[in-house]
Amino acid sequence: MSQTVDRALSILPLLAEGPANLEQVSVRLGVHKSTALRLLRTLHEHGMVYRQADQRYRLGARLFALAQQAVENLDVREIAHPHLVELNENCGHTVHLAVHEENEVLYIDKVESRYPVRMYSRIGKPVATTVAAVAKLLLADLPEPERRALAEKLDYPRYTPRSTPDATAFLAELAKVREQGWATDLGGHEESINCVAAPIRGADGRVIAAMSVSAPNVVVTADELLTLLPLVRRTADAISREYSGNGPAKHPE
Amino acid sequence: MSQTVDRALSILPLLAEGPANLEQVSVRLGVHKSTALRLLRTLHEHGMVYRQADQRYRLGARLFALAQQAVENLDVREIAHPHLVELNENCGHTVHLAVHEENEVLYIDKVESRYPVRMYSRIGKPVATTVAAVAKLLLADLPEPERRALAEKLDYPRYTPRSTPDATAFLAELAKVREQGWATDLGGHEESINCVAAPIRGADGRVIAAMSVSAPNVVVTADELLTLLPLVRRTADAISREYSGNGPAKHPE
DNA sequence: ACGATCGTTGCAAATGTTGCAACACGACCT
DNA sequence: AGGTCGTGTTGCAACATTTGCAACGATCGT
Repeated sequence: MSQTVDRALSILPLLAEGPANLEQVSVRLGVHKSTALRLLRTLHEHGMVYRQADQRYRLGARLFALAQQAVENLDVREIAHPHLVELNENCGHTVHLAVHEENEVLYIDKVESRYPVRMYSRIGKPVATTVAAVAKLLLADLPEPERRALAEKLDYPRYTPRSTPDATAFLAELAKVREQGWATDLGGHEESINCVAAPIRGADGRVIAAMSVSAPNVVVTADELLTLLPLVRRTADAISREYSGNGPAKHPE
Repeated sequence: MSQTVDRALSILPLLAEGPANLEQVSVRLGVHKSTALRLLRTLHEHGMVYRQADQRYRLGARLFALAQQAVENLDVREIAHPHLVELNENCGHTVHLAVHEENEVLYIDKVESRYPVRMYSRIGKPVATTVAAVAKLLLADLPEPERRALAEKLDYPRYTPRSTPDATAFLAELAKVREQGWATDLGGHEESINCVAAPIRGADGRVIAAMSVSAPNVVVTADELLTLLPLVRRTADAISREYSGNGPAKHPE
């Protein structure tokens, strides 16, 4: 849309291949040397390119600084929220978002069910680590030794007959969850409540958060809830993509 | 030099602070909404910015990819990293690696302290040039006229009573550092934080990077930290040797 | 249903960008 | 030295690109 900016930005991937001098840049851009010079000067002033001792240009450190600052300010919650709302509008059930922090798993966002019968939970409150579907996903992604150490440190309360009984069972469950890429909690915490959950991954593929849909079985049976799995996974994937800055282009052309 | 590109690039640091909508961008740029829209579109086409579900803009994936390539070109980092880790394993404190570029000194790598009390710093962020130990080493190696010119252009913020007060004091400190081949920062930036640093040299003997060990004095006193100096210098020398292709033979023949 | 807020589009004016040609500088060769 | 090649740099005039405007649309909340 903007020719000048378009040309300037085209220089960056070109330099990413390796240092280049003015002539080479102008030729590959298809513009006059003087034009390339002025574009490079502007990029230089912004620290996006750097001029090395032999006068050739390479990518500058400011690029690195920007990226670093951006990831620090990234907030999963902010990005995920609209997606959670959309999912809730589609299925009507309670939607949760959780992260792993300091050996606890915490809900950091929630969209309430639109059915009259709701499950109890509170944002900011630690979840039942050994049974919650989101906890399984978050812990399943830990490095093996850490995962094992944590599993052995945990208590395994018998909330219901279907609760995870001990560390061995928990580790087996984590392995399964890690393999299949999603998790459930079928009455492990409250007899009558089921959840399905899917992981949200950062640009490097590591699980940074997990989301779930929960419903009491007076509203839908476990089987019915499971039919929502593809939708939940699609939503989680969309959040992952957006979080890593790879979402579908939304600009009308 | 190029107004259009200049404006477009100014959008990036602005978005690095966090997502912003069209209106906010146009106001902070001081241009009309339609102008900002077109610039953002162009950035968008190049993947430098991304539009999230709520229509606000943030930095895009291409920027991260470029940043990645930019640091890969800084190959000191690759070579140094294992040494930094080893040093951290030996002493437990925060270890930094920094380079000088375009009149700024930037951290390009960091290994976190294993003590609970940590100092704050960020990779990619410019350091406090007038007080940081690594900055002293990098600037001390500049040719005399450049060094003087730079020293006189700098601001000398009084972070603490022990901060470098003015250009004269700074140049004297640089001379000392150049002479002794190592540098310290004893509470010059944060009252309670001390650093010792050593230079990494290329094959021609010029300082190409600097590394430091930092610790708050609630963990170790300045005197105790100074006992680490020989270790820091040995590590820096090892990196220098490896960088200039003189490292310890990895495949003894 | 209405007003408010924010994003989007077409257009005409003019500002900013472009390519040119000439110059500057250094390296290299005869 | 002088000359030539290869590059980077600058001033300028022509004009293409960008700009701000104003009007339109979409969405939201009361």
